[in-house]
Amino acid sequence: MKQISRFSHFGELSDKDYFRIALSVDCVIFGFEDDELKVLVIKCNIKEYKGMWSLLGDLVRPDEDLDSASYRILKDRTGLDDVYLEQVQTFGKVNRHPAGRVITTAYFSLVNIKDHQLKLSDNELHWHPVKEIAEMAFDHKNILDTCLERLREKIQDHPVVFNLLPKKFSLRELQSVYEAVLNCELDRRNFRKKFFMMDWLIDLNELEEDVPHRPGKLYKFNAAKFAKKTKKVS
Amino acid sequence: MKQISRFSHFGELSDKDYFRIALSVDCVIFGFEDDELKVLVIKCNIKEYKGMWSLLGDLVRPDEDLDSASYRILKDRTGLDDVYLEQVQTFGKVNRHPAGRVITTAYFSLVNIKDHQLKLSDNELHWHPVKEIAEMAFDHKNILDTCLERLREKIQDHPVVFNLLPKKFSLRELQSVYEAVLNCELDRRNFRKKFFMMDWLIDLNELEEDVPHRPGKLYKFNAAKFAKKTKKVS
DNA sequence: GTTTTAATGTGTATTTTTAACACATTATTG
DNA sequence: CAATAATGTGTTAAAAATACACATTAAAAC
Repeated sequence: MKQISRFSHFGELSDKDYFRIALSVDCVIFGFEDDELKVLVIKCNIKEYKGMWSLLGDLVRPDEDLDSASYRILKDRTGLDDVYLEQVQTFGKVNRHPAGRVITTAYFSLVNIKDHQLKLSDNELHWHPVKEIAEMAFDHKNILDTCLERLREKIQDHPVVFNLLPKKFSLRELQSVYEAVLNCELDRRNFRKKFFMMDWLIDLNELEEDVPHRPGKLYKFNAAKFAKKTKKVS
Repeated sequence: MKQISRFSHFGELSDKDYFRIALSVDCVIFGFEDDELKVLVIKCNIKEYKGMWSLLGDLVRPDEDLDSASYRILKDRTGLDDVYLEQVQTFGKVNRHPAGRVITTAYFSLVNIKDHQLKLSDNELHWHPVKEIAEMAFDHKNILDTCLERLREKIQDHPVVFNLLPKKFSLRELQSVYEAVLNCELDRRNFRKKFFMMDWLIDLNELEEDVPHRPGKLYKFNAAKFAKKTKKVS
């Protein structure tokens, strides 16, 4: 690797000093189950936070893009490809990690829990209700809160919650997701009206099955309406 | 610094490899002058981008918070303290910097150009109209675009543009800022109505001076209405 | 099989917000 | 003192968001 001393405007520090910072990625992987918003967490095995929940993360490799690192973590941990992933913010307090200077970039992701099988016992991986998480290892609770806030803003204008649902879903399920994420109750009639107006849904002319009540109609996400915009942001 | 090998889940890389990434901060410093939105740029002196404009940035020191690094850059470059600063995004493509693996976190800042004197000749620092910037060194045009987009969203709901103006300003000046940032024309009556409704302004009962037309009333930002929320995000 | 239950499915009226639009007023300039 | 070029103001129309009640359907209970 080339030297980059041209960076150091002040001269007190050598390049070696600047390369004593490590960069990691942490993924807030949201899922939806039992009418609750959940997040994938793992038992922390660092002594300072032993036994506490932490987010899924890893160091960024020198030869991989930042975005790629988050995809890698997601793929390795959930086996899922092609999931929704969005960068949220970078957390860089000096003492945020007991093992040294580690700056982390947070991503949030939306997956359908049913789409994959976790090796739960192996890794102490666990889908935890977001509402019930009071504290986490490191600054991960802060990261989680920030990502949840971003998610709440995001779903107001952008068709992303479909990633939390199976391909076919009822309007009730869709509304449940919104209520779980926003942590509030919504009016069913206005909710339905809004979604039909937005033209985000395609009526499948099928009905729910195995529900203990009148089955609702099934819909799928109108993906064709949203050409995949590939951001070249990072 | 302690070892952090516990991070490496995969074992192919040693800690030394992970510490071959450097982290920098780049500031998109916006200003407002001559009815135009401007950005503070500096002539690039790296051979690959010689002579092109670049943003103001520097490597993050091992012992400084990420946010502090951006404040430091701003202070060093503009002499300004206590300015508006917001983290936007981190850019981490492997080859974004010719000198090596440098990941950068972008901040945008809003300053009142008149509040400080730049040593323009010294540093080849320059306030450049945002609209006229077609290309920049590195991925800085991309960073600028991303920050401008964020700024546009931000000003819709949050009282931040006051940072671009002097303490006392007329409604016309305020509207000009919005028009410059959003790159569109706004209806004067609706604009005024909206601002009076929002209760963001305090009427100073003073008039503009030295304007070649009927002077407008002067206002100041209703700072008391917005308790300083100190985010603990990074 | 009839009743009960618990959900789905639908329309209208009200309020709020946003957008469109025109003329009188005032200080400066010539 | 007239012309100019800006400031300052109110109403109307359209659109969006909100509040709200009853009929329908399939399963479950009896």
